[in-house]
Amino acid sequence: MRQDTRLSRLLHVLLHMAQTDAPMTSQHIAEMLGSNAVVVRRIMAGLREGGYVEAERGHGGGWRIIRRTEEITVLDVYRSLGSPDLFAFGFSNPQPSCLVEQSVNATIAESTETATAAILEKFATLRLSQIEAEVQERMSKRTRGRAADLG
Amino acid sequence: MRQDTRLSRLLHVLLHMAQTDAPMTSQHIAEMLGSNAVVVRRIMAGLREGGYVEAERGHGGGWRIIRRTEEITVLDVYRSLGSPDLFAFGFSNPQPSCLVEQSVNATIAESTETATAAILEKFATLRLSQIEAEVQERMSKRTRGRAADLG
DNA sequence: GCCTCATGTGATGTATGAAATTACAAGACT
DNA sequence: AGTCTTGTAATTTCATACATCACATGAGGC
Repeated sequence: MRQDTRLSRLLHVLLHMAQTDAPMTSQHIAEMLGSNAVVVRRIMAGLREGGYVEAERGHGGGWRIIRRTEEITVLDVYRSLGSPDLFAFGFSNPQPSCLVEQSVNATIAESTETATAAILEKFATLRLSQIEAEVQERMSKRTRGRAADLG
Repeated sequence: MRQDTRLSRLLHVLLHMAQTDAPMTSQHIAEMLGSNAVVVRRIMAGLREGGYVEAERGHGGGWRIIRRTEEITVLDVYRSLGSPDLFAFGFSNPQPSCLVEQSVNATIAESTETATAAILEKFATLRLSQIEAEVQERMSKRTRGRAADLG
């Protein structure tokens, strides 16, 4: 099953954007992610609509974060992606006439709904600032005394 | 994101198999699932190796469940599939050198690991017999007094 | 004004993996 | 022997996340 990596990419981008005041171009972000400028623009569109980032065109333009990292949760970022499916498994048939299949679906749905609620609740408590703090921890642990690799 | 429907299919099959003593052919099962006999054999192989079902060849052959539905949990079935990924999202880069990306991955991993543990625990408590009981409920609620559609 | 740099977005191409199909070997009953 | 079944490898199909291409639009710099 191929996985959706947009949440991971978006968080990565936002944290880098929070480290600088200068706008970052889609091209620059794409190189950081090992991705493509057009893909970056597309996944940033949701964040722009959510009011978390701004884009400026022309010379010296690019993307800039316009909220403090304390004000952005992982849930906000997830919702900016359009709240994609969290689970990799689903029903073979969403509207089965077979009663057995209906019960199987109901059983699976109950499990996934419980787990979805739990993980979204977790996402709601996770702020970008907390991830930033963890980056600082990693930096002081692993590269104490020399320039850190933030690429 | 395309979803993995094998768990749903397997549970569906097993419950139908539990309703009869006669062996069910892969072809018959495939028609029930709207699938293909070869696909059925493939997903049943894990259950056979787990000791939950048996296959007999030749005339009158087919698949038969060899454990009581009280003795099979959803977790058993999930494991028979090879414990596939539960989550539809993942890391863009599993071994990043970028410290920011490492922290993002760690944050996401913590959330998914917690949720995975919770849902597997739930699967471990769910027995096929409980789904069977729910089928009975649906039958008495929806088709009281006439033959039920178990196709 | 014109050129360059940037975003915005529709259209198309590529890669991946689940599912479906094809093909054939082997076992079991009639 | 002939038919029905499972067991599997090989191949094709199909959905879709991601990449790329093409071009319009907006914002400096000259």
